[in-house]
Amino acid sequence: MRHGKISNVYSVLLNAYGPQGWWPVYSLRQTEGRDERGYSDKPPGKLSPLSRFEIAAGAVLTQNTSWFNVEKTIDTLSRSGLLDPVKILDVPQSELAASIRQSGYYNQKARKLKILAAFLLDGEYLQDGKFPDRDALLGLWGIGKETADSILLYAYGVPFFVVDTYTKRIFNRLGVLTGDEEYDEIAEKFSSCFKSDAAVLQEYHALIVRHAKEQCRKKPECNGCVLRESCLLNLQNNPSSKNF
DNA sequence: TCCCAGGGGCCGA
DNA sequence: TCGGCCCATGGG
Repeated sequence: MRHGKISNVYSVLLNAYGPQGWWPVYSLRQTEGRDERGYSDKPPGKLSPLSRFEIAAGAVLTQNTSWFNVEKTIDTLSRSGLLDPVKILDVPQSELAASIRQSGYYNQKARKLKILAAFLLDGEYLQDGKFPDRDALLGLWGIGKETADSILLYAYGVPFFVVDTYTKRIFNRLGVLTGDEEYDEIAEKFSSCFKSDAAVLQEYHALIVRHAKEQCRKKPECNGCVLRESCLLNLQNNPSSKNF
């Protein structure tokens, strides 16, 4: 049963790294008494509309881009007063593109941010107690499954598991996945394992990112890896495994 | 200089 | 359906 391994890996990673406290929210960094990294200690349902929008925007900005660069962009946006869906709709797209330049793909991402801002404002999805339908998010240009699930999970606390390259890489190497599974199939494996507990799904994805950055890189650093013993990489008998 | 980074859209076979 | 290409900056 794969569920056993999935929950076991969660325990191992949580024990090794501790709670990750995702998602860092810039606006909270400015608040007295808050962790200086801006990690939210509030459940997503209690986030302010602007914090919620910041998470959604961050999910777009980090597409195929390191969070380090995204943070600088969010900082730039905030300083110029653009970390606000109304302002994003007001400003010319070329100007928005220039201000998010550091996070790459700036022309595409400027268009995506405008589309997303309009959608969230029109549906009043930044207000408390209301969150967008997944299919509606997926219908937006520039929002794929990973981005939609990141927004739903971290901005709204809706229990969707976020499947990214890191997830595929780690669990292919562990032999839990083969590399042929569809996105939704992988997401279902994880979310059903934790009875769709949003807090755990948030934590697990964060731990996966941490582990992929520190150990399970594209070129793996197996020394000191807490999953080393259970990893198929050690057995060298997994020729069919796809490399992510 | 080269590789990599928390994807997604589009197009042709 | 699936592979290949495009988008693009910045750090190691």
